Amino acid sequence: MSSPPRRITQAEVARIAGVSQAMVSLVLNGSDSLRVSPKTRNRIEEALRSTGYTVDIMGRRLRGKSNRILGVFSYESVFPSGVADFYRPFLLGIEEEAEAQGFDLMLFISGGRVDGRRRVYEKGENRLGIADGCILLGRHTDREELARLLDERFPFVFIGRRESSAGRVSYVGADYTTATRELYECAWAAGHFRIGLLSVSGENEATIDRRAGYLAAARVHRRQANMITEDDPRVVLAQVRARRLTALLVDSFAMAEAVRSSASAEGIRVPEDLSIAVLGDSDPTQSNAFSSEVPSEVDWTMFRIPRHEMGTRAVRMLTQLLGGVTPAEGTQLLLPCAIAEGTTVVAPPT
Amino acid sequence: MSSPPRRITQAEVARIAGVSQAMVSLVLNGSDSLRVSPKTRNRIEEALRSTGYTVDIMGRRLRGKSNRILGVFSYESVFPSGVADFYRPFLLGIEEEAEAQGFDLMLFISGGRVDGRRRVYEKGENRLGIADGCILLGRHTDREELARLLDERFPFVFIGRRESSAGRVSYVGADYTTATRELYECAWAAGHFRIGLLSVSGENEATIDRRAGYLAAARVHRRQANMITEDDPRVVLAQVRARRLTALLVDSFAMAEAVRSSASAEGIRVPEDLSIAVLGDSDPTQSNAFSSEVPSEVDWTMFRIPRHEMGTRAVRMLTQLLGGVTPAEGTQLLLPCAIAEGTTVVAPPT
DNA sequence: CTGAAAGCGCTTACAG
DNA sequence: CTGAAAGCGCTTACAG
Repeated sequence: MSSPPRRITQAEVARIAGVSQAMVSLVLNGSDSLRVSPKTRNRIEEALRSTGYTVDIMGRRLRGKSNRILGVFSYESVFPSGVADFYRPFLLGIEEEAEAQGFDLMLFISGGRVDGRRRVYEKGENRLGIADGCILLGRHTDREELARLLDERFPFVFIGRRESSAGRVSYVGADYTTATRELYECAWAAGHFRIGLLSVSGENEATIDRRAGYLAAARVHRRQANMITEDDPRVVLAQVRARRLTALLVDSFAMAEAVRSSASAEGIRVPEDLSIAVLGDSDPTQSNAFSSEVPSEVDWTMFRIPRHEMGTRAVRMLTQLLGGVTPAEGTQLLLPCAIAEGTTVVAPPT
Repeated sequence: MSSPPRRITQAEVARIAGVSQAMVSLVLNGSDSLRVSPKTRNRIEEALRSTGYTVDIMGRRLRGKSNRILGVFSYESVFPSGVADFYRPFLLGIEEEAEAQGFDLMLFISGGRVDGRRRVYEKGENRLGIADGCILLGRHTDREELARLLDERFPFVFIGRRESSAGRVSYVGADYTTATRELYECAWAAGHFRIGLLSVSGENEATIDRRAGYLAAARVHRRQANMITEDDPRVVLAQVRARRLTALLVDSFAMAEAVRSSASAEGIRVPEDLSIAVLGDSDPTQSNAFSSEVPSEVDWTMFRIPRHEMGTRAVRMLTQLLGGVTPAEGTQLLLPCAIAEGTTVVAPPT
């Protein structure tokens, strides 16, 4: 069994050409091309050709310190097989911008899982450091890990707003607060006075922001807040009836579908009897993510999360951080969500 | 303007712990753990923790050690936005198996593009070496790059059969030849005697294999070969009429749709007047890739490419290669494609 | 114009 | 048990 033939190095090329290794490097990185005599240059180039030399990027990058690698860490699978394919638009944007900026992408998936979720720190070690910096995403966040990451001053940018008591988190999020307020206004303009908010996700930033938007809008119109946190659509409908709500803002696409189908089973028509607006979904014009999500015959009134742009902006923020530049727009960015005027918010029943 | 965050080196950790840099390395790669005194080890581990040190893979790799990183290189975008989303099932399989084996994934996307395609070698430089080995995929392959890759003896596995004059390529492909033969038999069993093959892709291995399967089946039944290579569906139909074909094997889903709609425009019904079988598509039971591809009302008779499994098997092959193990099943693997008996192949018109 | 040398961060024999 | 040193392949000042 023969040992694998070694890779050609500059030193070997130099030996063949009868020059020093440094001269080979000079010819390869010929910015100061003037300084190599044509004769020597020819000899070296001939040796380069005959050996089929290719630069070993390891040596080059070690010398230059930056690996030009961006990490991507998500608490769930990166290439999801689920119907909702939540991540794809983000990843699309990340890939696009990383490619444009000449970075490779490192997907951290090796860590093993605890409770089905990945972890940054595996037996006390942060694997992310392999990359120059890292984009983090995932609906589930580990507060402790986040704090530790900040402590270590490892450069990272979160996709989605994140707060930590340990310091200032860099993020690119979507402005749920404003968008929720706008949907409230939308319902209000249609004539609704009793507008409820249905939250299904937990106590995370996304839920908090939507709630804040809802409360702000209710305050403006001097209306009482009607917030429901309930998983069972039939119970939701009972609450809707009990509170005599005519419009509902729902923070999940799937829940909106569930409420609608439960309602229809109970003879409540959407939107004639109950208007519903969905608090967020992907922009189908920016990617095909929408088409791969739960197919719906309903043209929902909702706002769109600019996932693709969030990906590109996060990469741009990170590379600026890596370059020692403080981004002009700051390191906490909330992108606006466009309102999609669907058909599920109409005038309330008289 | 803040300076770019410096990365911690072993030397700095050593300084803090008051030991030599080599001791830090020893603690990190603690195989011979016996040789470091508990006291020193503790001091070093404390310094490691407080600095948040992580190894620089370039240094490690330059020194010749593995990083447990698998590269993924594709000639097109990894996270595609196109409707067909061809890659996702592969990537799903790759991610799944890499995670199971404790490897991270390095996506090589930084190279810049020539004619819209990525390149392994960018001005003579091979970036893949950062990874321990690499999975290559992409419908477009560069013959020269493939040869060069073989020359360098860099460990890689192709997804899809690839041949090179420069040596033996490791691959995990789909057995198009057998599957095409089976679809021919399918049409034959339905009563067809004049079965044509419509190829739209170029002169690549996938096309060659399908053609081989078709020719083999025709030979068995002593029928003449009727091969069409044509992009315009109307011209295809003219040929079908001219050759009096009653069944068509089509190597592209999109082309099958196009022929069918052209046919319907000309009053030719599929399958009553013309049976059509599609040579290959994803298995929807293994991923949701199918749902995000061209939506079709037709339940095509076709075979399914086991993309997900191709991904997992490719990773397994590669890690075995990296471990110095010759895979029992060899390094050139063709996976069987399941036939999906749809509704587009029926008895020919009498 | 060219060579010798330093050093990027790391691992691994080799001495003490 | 620990430190000093060599060397992986490369780029870049620095001397000649």
